[in-house]
Order: sequence, then C-alpha cells, then structure tokens
Amino acid sequence: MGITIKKIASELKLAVSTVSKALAGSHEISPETRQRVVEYARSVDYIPNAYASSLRKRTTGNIGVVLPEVADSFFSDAINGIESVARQKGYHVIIYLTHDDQQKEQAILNDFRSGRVDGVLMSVSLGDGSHTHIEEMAAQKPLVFFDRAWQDVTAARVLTDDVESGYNATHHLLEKGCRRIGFLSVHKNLNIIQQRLQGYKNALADHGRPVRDEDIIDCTHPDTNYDTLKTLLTNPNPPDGLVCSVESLTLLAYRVCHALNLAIPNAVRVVGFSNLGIAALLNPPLTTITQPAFAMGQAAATLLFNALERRTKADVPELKILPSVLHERASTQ
Amino acid sequence: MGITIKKIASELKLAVSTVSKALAGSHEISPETRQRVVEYARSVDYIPNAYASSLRKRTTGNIGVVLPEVADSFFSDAINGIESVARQKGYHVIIYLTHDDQQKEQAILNDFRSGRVDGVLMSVSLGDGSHTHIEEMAAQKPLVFFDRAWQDVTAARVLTDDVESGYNATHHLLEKGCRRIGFLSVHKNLNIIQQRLQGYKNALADHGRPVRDEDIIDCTHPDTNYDTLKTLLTNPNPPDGLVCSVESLTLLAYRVCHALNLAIPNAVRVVGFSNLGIAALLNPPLTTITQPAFAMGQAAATLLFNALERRTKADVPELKILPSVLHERASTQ
DNA sequence: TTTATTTGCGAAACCGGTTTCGTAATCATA
DNA sequence: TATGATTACGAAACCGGTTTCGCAAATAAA
Repeated sequence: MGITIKKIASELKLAVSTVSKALAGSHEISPETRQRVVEYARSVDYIPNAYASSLRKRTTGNIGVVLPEVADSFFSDAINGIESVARQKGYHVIIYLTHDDQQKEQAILNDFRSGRVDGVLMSVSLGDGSHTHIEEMAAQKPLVFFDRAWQDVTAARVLTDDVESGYNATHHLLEKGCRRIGFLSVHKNLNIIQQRLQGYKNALADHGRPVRDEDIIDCTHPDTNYDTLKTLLTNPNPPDGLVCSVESLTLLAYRVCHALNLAIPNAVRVVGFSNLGIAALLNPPLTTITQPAFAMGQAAATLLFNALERRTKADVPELKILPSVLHERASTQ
Repeated sequence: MGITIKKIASELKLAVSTVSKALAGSHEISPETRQRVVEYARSVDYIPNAYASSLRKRTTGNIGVVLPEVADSFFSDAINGIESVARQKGYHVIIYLTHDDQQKEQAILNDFRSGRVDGVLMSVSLGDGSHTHIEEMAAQKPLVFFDRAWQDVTAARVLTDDVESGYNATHHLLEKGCRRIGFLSVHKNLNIIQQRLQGYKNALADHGRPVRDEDIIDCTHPDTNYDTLKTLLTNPNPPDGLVCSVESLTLLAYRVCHALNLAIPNAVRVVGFSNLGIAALLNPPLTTITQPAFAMGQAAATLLFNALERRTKADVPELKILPSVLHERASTQ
C-alpha cells in the first residue's frame, strides 16, 4: 500500500540493500548517495514497516507493561516514569491491564511469547494461582517486577522500603495515641504486604504492644471486604487505628466509616498506602504513605534496558529500593 | 529461536504450506492430517510469530487507544469497556498516553503509520495545534472518537448528551438557589466543552437569567488555573455556584475552596463532570455529572470493529450519544 | 608497475509466516 | 472405459525490510 524501500530503490535506480543501508546511515554507503536516498525518502514521506523490520531484526522495540489496574494512582504515575525512559531509548510502551485477574495475566504473558515485546515490566496480580507462567516468561526475556512481586520468581525488582513504611505508619498511629491498631491486609503471599505487615509488627513490638492476630484483617476477597470491615468496626472493642496496606482498602475504610458514622480521626484514625493526588480533599484529609511512583517506574525501566542491552542474564537479580514518605493529614490528628 | 512452522513441517514430513493451512483449519487439508498437525503443534508448544503473520496478512490484530490521561477515572473505566469488546473480537488493545500534549499525540499518530494498529480509538488532547495529523490518520485507517472529539475532523464518534448534561448541572444549581453561576471551561474549540457550555446558557435562559461573559472562566492553562480561580472567588461579588466542565477542574475548585476556607456548599455550590468512584468520600461529597464510561468504551469499540469488518468508509460518519446522570451529593445541598 | 586494501554498491538469502497455483490421485459422471 | 470434477497436498512467490557476501573500481603500499 504505502511507499516501500523497493519503490525508492527503483525510483533512484539503486539496489534495495543500498537504500536500506543508506537509511540506516551505514558507512558502507557514500555520503552523496546516502543523502540522496534520505532526501528522497523524506520527500515521499517514507515510513518503514514496523513488522517487516521486527521480523528480520528479531527485536520489536516494544516493552510490555503489565499492570493490575490503571485507576490506581500509583500505577498511572509509574507509567509516566516508565515512558519517560522508554522514549529516550526509542522504545514503545505497551500497557496491558489484568484487572487483578490472574487468568488475564496469564493470557497476556502467554501472548508475549508470540514476540510482541522485547522485555516486560510488571506488577503482579493478586490471587492464589501458580506463578509458573511468570517464571517461564522470565526465562525467555528480561522481566522486572516493580512494587508488587512474587518472591518465588527470580527477577529484577524495584520496591519501596515496605517494612519501614509499615513501621512508620504504625508508629505514627501509636504516637497519636491509638491503643489498638488494625492492619488491613490482602494476599499475604505478596511481598509488599508481608513487609508492610512486618513493619507493623516491629512497631508494635518497639512500643511494647502485643501483636494480636485478630487485628490483622484479611481483605483478600473484594466482595466480602465491606462486610468484614463493618463487623470489625462494630465490635464491642473495635480498633481505634487502621493501617490500610493498599489504596483500595484505604478508600474502603473511608466508605465503611462514613456508613457507620464513625468519625475519623476521633473514633478511628486511618493511615493508608496511597498515591492519590486528592488525598487532601477527602473527608477528612487522608494521612498517606506515598510511594515514589514516577521514580519507581523510571528505575524499573532503567533496569529493564540494562538487561536488554546486556543481552545476558545478571547472575544475581538486581534489586532497587526507594523510600516512601508519610504525609500527615487530618485522618490521624 | 522458538519453534516455527518450518520445524513442524520437517518433523512431520509435510510442506510448510500444509502445516500453515492445517493450523488455520483449512478445508484443503484432510481431517486426519489437520489433527496430526494440530496435536503435534500443541505438543511442542508452537506459538506463531505475530510479526511474520502480520507482515503477510497485512493486518495486525491490534487497535490503538489514544488517551490524554489515565489517572482520570473516566478513561480507566472506558478502557475496560473497550477491552471487553476487543477481547471477544480477538483483538489486542494498545494504550497510548498523550498526557494532553499535542506533540506527543502527533508522534503517536505518526507512529501508527508504520502499521502497528488496524484502527484507532481516541479522545483528543487539548491544545491549539492543527488537526491535520488526525485527519491524515482518519484517511488511512478507521478512527473513532469518544468523548473528546474535534468537530473539524470527520470520523465516527461516541459522545454523551453534553448539552443536556450542562443544562442539568446548571438547572440543578439554580434550583438550589444559586444566584450567580460560574462555568469553568477549558479549550473552547472542544466539542464537549462547547456543548456543556451551551447547556449552561440554555438553563440560564430558561430561568430568565442573563449569560454574563465574566462568569465563563477559561481554565485552559494548567499553570495559572489555580490563581485564576482564586481571584474569581475572592472577588467582591463571587459566584455562589460552579459548574466544572471536566474532572480536573472540579478537583481544582475543591482545592481552591479549601485553601480559601470557602465552605461548600454554603458559600459556593459545586457540581462537576466526573467519574470518580470516591466522589462521595470527598469533603464535602461531590455532586457529579457522571458519564457512562464503560458503555462509551464499548460503543466506540463496536463502531470501530464495524468499520474494520466493513473495510469501507461509511458515507456518513456514525454518531452515538449516551446519557449521563446527575448524582446529587452534599456539595450542592 | 604490481600487489594488497579499501570503498561503494548490488545480488541474494533471510526472518516466519500466508497465499496462490499447479498437480497427482481419487472420485463422480457419462 | 473415457472424461470431468474434487480432494489433498507441495512448490514457490510473497509481505517489506535487514544482513551477508561478492565483486569491480579506486586507492594505497611495495
């Protein structure tokens, strides 16, 4: 359909290979010929076919980003970070959404085997499924986890200091006078949750408080979370502080408190992991642990490109840890 | 690298063409041979090369979705709608983010010419730039606008009843007793803004109120919007009602009111176009005009696939209009 | 001046599929 | 039994680039 190298070649009375090399800026071609080709190509608005080129070169110039969700403010910031470094590497970023569905995640990774991308950045989807499809993928092409990662899969990863963040969140509540702090958890086999929980436990220990199992609430099932939380907060002796380990649970906690007419922070103080730009506009303004989403995206992409340029697997998977910050707002005052 | 048709062919002592046809389920191949091939292919975990196949077939199986932003809750919902129909058509959806930067948008559309996608869904980026790159693209492959569209580009479009929505928002404020209503506008050459503004004007007219130019505030420049709004609301005679024509302006209005200690809704009532799931958790809960984002995504994708299957341009560009709904909350009570 | 290098370009193979076309064998029809 | 139509498959062209290799002419070294 469009204009091809072949047409340029015949028009300029050159060989196809000559045109190709000239456009690639090869030194095999004399400057005069090269310029003649380049100018002509531009004049006819030549656009190379991405598929032909990928087929022969055996590289796509694409990296895939596999995300659970995109409404989550963390991920949309992270995408920007990723794109910022991909662009200057001349790579395309293709975003795939799993909606936290491991089936979809698997289908996506499976599709990558058809060669659509050169490398993958991913934040894993929650669920109980096996991780073999991820391992297989990691064996085929470079993979970098960011934020959410599985521990049983060997791959580079970019994380935040989750133990410390969990610690800080809990410590903050304790300092504000909370007597009993609930930890809203999701899938416990997820690294970030484990670490945040560990931080929670460490903080309690440092304050001489016991860790009570019934204060660690499993909110793995979206359908029942609302009720779970509701019963928790209507208990005779409910927690007066909540650490919400992911953004969605933070918002859920707000919903339930609003529904129960539980005043935040008077009845219960809330601190949540969140990158919501509008945390300050919530009722009440939310104290957050905010992750450096943009920087994490950049770091992850950088690790990926290192791997792509190396073409050889690092002997020991790289790990980069970035700090989160606690923004104190009215929900804990 | 991987396992190719050629390998299967030589292993099974068949021609490559036979294998290809067998895998495609061609009737040219006997059921026995077909099954033999299919089974063997599965046993060796054959994955066809997407690029080879696209190159020859001259179709990619991809549709591109070009969005200004993804943090905006409308777009993340719309993506889900798009994906839901793309999946059942066996298409991949590739998401491209412009960050409301027309340069990036242009670069993205330009890239499409290398044949990465078969069709495009887009919500245009704001700005003063020309739209010729969009027109060129529309001339090449099917394009469907959704939500944000340019009027000077001929293409199918999926919109909401923006005049009506603007009317309803304004009417709602008037009924609540507002005397002077500001309309926060962005790029006025954008269809949805024009229409929402028209609705605003109609409502004022129906209530026998004058349309005052100084009540229509242009918030086109992100950098100055905050100050613009601040001076508006610190005027001697400020508006006591605000219609915010896009989500980002709604949140901005909240920020400014909070900063100025202006009580919502007592000092000023606010209604905003927004799909934020957490509108009810804001301080105060926000009255919104909510668009059917998911359905719009579905509708847009459906139009696109119609065009792709038709292979011929519709003589008159299709148009689909879906209704929005007003959710009344505390910000206007 | 002869031999060795370098330079500039073309021919052809190649990436991995898809599609067209040809043909031998089988089947149906007269 | 002779002829026409199917059936089942293979050979080869093809999609549009990239890369290898070969070679003649120009240049450098001996």
